[in-house]
Amino acid sequence: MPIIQELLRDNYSFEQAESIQIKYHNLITQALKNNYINNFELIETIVGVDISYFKKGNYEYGIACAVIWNLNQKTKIGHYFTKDRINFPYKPGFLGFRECKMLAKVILKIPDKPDIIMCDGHGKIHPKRFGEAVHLGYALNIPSIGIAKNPFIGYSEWHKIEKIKGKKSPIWAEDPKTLTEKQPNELLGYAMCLNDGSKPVFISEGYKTNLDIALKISFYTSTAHRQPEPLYLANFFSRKEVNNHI
DNA sequence: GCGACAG
DNA sequence: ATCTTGTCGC
Repeated sequence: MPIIQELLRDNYSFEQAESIQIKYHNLITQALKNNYINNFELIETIVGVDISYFKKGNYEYGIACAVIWNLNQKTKIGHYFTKDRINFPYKPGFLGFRECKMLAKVILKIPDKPDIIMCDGHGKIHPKRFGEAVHLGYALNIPSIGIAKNPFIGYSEWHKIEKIKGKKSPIWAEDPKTLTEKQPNELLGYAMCLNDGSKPVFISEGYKTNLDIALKISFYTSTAHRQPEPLYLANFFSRKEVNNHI
């Protein structure tokens, strides 16, 4: 499947952006799930992506970093940067339209296509089930997962999680307290602690992945920080690159 | 209607 | 996200 340019433009109105989220979410719902990643053992390389921002004159710019990570060796293989002007304003629910254009650009610099994208933002935990991780994975046709540092929608007892690596709590679309046993609910993701002593992060599936895979990858790429190492490093390098640039 | 709201 | 002073803990 080719790259979907419609998902990589950043000059939509909020109304147009929302209808695109609905359109592609509907397509995901209709899609066959037999080409999803469902075997953790087959994942070799992960790319963690993040953007740091700065202002110059009246304009806002971002520097994106993509960190390539080998899952088995637990090592960084390399990293890439790209710089661009930011056009789309920040608005909760529309982060993908602000960041995916540049994130796609930096990912396409990687010589060997990574098996999975790790995003600093939500995936399915989104009003239209189309958070940045879903958005980016769909645009590039690469499986993806979302790992955010703050909650967005949904109900969970994340504040009760012990700060012990692996401890987790589900995030539901509806408040379980207001539902009876047999009423349906939707599991959006999990809040999980990835390092002893750290606050939890908010993990959800992106594109062509399931929640189980998202949790396993998050767990096994975490070593010394609150976030998985590929995201921690992408944030560290992009921040450093901004500081060097000014 | 009002406030909250990923990065 | 970014800016930014003081403060707490390892």
